[in-house]
Amino acid sequence: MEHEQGAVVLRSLRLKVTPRRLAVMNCLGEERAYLSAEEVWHRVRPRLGSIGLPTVYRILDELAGAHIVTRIFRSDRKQYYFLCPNQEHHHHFVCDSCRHVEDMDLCGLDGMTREIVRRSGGRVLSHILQVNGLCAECSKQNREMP
Amino acid sequence: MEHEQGAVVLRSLRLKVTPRRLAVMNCLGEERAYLSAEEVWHRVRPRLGSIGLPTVYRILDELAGAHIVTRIFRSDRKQYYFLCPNQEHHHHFVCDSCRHVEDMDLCGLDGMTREIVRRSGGRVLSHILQVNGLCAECSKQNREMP
DNA sequence: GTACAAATGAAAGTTGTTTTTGTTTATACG
DNA sequence: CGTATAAACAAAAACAACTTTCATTTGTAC
Ligand SMILES: [Zn+2]
Ligand SMILES: [Zn+2]
Ligand SMILES: [Zn+2]
Ligand SMILES: [Zn+2]
Repeated sequence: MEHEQGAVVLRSLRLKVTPRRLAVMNCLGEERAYLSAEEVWHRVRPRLGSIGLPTVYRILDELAGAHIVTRIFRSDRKQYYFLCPNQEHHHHFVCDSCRHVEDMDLCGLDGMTREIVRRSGGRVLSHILQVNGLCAECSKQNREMP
Repeated sequence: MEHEQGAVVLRSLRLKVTPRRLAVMNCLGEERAYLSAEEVWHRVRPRLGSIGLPTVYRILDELAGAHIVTRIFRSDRKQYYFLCPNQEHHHHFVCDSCRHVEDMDLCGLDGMTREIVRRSGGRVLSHILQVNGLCAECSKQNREMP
């Protein structure tokens, strides 16, 4: 994610264009894998001179709330973040070993949503869908979970 | 979940049949909604005289690991648990307002899994799927999130 | 440039969960 | 039944991932 591109995104969210926000977006944008807040912190610190960890948490939260970054679920109940260039509604295939994230273009839940509404009469507001496994490379190397 | 039924489940998991494990299973089995560890703790305490919160966590973890209880995802980073009598592979429709959980009989991810494997060459090991919204009753009452 | 709301850092606080350690209890076996 | 043994448990403290607070700095609109 380029500087000007990040600035456009931030302005569209009515957020001020600050060096920290741009740095966090660039950091995630350079990765094809997910990162924790602390990992983002370590990576952006050198570029900025200094940045507080609470600021990183705040920025990631803003970006996740605006669906610019996606939260990745893991069993260690830490929060992980992934910036996906694809802005269409879709979900992710996540490698348990190397953290690589791939898009699954299909959502496939519209049918299920309709079925729920038809059968139970409730209202569907959101859904969580994430597929876990080993990416092609890790699968070959038969690596185990980190 | 009856006492003997719980005992059978525990024995099949090679776990000792203890009053605390039975109480936790009964507690969740009586609910059609999800509970937090602390909520389970409050509910089983009177029946047992006393039980430590770490014990509740340990038992819930054992049961979740054995797929006897399901973890429910929420945006507060607390863990919630639901004991589902349905032992087939399936997923849940969860009410954001009253915590009611309903089964969705279809998984519908086999096709997507095959597509991932075909396109990326990786290996799929698990998936997370949860639909959130308002159940029929809460939808009528137009309740908001708790 | 100036005003002002928004953003940030540093430190302290919160809280859900886990670890540790010593004691109790379920279960198998004689 | 009694006993041995490993598993389960309580209590307390520890842990770690976040969050809050509040004083200071910095974008942004005019
Ligand atoms: Zn991988
Ligand atoms: Zn979807
Ligand atoms: Zn409901
Ligand atoms: Zn499934």
